[in-house]
Amino acid sequence: MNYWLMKSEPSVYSWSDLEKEKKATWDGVRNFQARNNLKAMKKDDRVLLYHSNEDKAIFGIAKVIKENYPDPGDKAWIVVDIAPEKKLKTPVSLALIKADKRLADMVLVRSSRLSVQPVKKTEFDMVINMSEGK
DNA sequence: GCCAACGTTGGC
DNA sequence: GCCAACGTTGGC
Repeated sequence: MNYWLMKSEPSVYSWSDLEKEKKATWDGVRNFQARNNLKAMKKDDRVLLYHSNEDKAIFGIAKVIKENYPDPGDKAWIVVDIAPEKKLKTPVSLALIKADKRLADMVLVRSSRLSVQPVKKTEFDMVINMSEGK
């Protein structure tokens, strides 16, 4: 299984929107590197949902329920479908992640603008631990 | 609100 | 194919 992190501005689409709707088509990705990451996602991969700008924190874990297919609105690009898996006990903020040297290599820290990014299992596990106050 | 970092566009 | 100009993202 692989792990990912996707960003969204909460005013546009938030974790609570996903919880409410039970499922989302992740569209609007218009960056080639992000597109390649979307393409590499497999069913049941886990995705950390990060709120950019206002919150700057990871709020929940989603899972991929449908692998990439053409964006119905723009066939040149692709989308995936995700569903909520688990809400984090407490959100894990960017500040907290940056404060931990072991997470210094996270793409979130190194390449903050990439909207769909891979996460290592060790990084994923650490984020979960942090959300539980460990 | 500012600005650094990065991606994209388009003239040459 | 290079690179300057421009636009966008997102942290601060």
